[in-house]
Amino acid sequence: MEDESRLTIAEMAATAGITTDALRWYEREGVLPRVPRDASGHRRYGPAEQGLVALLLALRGAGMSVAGARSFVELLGEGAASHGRRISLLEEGRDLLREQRRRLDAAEAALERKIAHYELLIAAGLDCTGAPVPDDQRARQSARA
Amino acid sequence: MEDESRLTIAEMAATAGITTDALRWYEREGVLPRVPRDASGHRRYGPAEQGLVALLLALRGAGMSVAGARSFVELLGEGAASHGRRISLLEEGRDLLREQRRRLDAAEAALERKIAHYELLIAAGLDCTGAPVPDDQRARQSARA
DNA sequence: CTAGGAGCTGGAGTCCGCTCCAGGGCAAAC
DNA sequence: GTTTGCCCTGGAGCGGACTCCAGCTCCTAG
Repeated sequence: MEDESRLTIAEMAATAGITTDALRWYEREGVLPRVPRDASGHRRYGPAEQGLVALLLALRGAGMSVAGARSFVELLGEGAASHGRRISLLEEGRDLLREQRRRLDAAEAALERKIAHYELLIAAGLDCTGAPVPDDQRARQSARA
Repeated sequence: MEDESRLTIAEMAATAGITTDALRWYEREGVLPRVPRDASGHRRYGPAEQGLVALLLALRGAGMSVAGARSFVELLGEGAASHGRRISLLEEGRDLLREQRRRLDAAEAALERKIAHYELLIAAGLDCTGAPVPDDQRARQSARA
């Protein structure tokens, strides 16, 4: 009765898009709680663990540090009494993401401006200083190779 | 005639919100091009350098690696002939940012779901397994300390 | 004229987040 | 029964991005 939903570490790693070493490391560091083992001591990732791994990767992918992510997981292991604190922490995390998004927007805006700037220069046949580019360089200027 | 717009390294660092060491390091690593110096060999950050520092920090803040940022700055030093390539690279950077934003959105959605989940459990007075929480623990459950 | 403060250079040190073994167990396949 | 393959643990190693420091120069104030 090989339960399909209880993945081996290799399957979990493939699903999550990380290495088995990273999964073991997360566990050693207390970022993931101790993962259940099968009869011969091998890790088995059930639905709960899979959800945790997914949440962890979402947080990491959004720029949260491993230490930050660990705080979440610690709280998640504390039972019903901590639901209130959990929400606080989750909201904190969400605010962090929003902050991150603001920086992303700023960076994107800066890039858009640069792009527009260069497109304008090319269209006008000018270099960065405003001087005209000699005709024989116009082709090279817009080359995208 | 102390030109206000040509900042010392300490002023530049304060403005950018990083350390002087980081600024020198960026330069050593070729992430910023050689910054102009005053008569006694001290760095002076003019408007162009300030813009570069700002762009660099925007890119870094949005998750681009230092190596990635360096490519930009290298191109920016190449003159009019590279405008086309510059645009390609900038667009690549922008795509990277958009990718980053997708991950951010995913993480935020995951968090929102968790928050909603816990709020629901608290409202219903249930623990994670769906079992009711004893009345004498209800207060603790929603405590946010 | 000397004491203090800001900068300079080059190199060593640090922290984070994995990544890579070495040495060994267990189970099915040949 | 041994080879193959997946997994285990614990520890060393590594790349990225700074950070810290020693030893020096230069200017300015007292």
